[in-house]
Amino acid sequence: MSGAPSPPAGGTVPATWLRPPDLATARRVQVELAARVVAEDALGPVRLLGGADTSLDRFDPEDRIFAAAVALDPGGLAPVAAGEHVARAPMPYVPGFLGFREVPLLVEAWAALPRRPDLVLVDGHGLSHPRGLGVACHLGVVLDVPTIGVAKSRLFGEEAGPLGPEPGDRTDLVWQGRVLAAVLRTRRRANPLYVSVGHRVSLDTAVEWVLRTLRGYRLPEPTRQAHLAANALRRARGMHAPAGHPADGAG
DNA sequence: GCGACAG
DNA sequence: ATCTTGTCGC
Repeated sequence: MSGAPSPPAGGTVPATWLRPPDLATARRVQVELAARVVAEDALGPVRLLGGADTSLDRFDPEDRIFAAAVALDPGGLAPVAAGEHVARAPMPYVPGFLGFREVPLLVEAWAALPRRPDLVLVDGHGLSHPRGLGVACHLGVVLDVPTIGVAKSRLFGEEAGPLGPEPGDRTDLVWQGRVLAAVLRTRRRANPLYVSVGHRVSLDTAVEWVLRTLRGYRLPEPTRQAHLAANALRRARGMHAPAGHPADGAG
């Protein structure tokens, strides 16, 4: 007998979830979507891993964002497919509202994948966000897919204690007694990563997957490959008009 | 008022 | 986010 809206049926979600008219509305949407985040393991066997990231040129007159969603084999971690999407930035970058800038494009890149990953590592925070809706949670709820937030710097909260130097060493990122994320060392002498719950994954499972997909670099393969794909896309479809000089003999 | 502030 | 080759260190 519940009149409450049921979870989105994989595809059509309210327009405001992706394109709110203003920041005040965006903030309300974040609080609303944060209530839909599932911070426990609610995922099946991971037969295909996913990675998501975007790239951009600060001086692009068209203000475009280049998004990439990659699929990797969970075993060898080799990329097996990629989905891409390019479009004008939905809104300017505002700390705390990254989801409204990247998720609309990531959804398109995701749709362009020939196969759908069972778990996605997203470049950016998940629950370690002032309203509990970092880009990883945002994408996870919109797609209703298990996601993990993998950020390279802090946005919200504070380290609970010192961090060891060995890969695998970790400390908690906390806020008012609550654990928001794991500050995880993934490589010696490299700044730590902030691993958090995105959607339908527990924090422990999130950390497990990040450690399990490390290959000697600071970033886990899913996120690293997505980053490379997004950059390649930008350099291919970005840098147009070489602005050659009239005196040049090249056509 | 001041500092902080994912990508 | 991105600009950028070589270079110093583990």
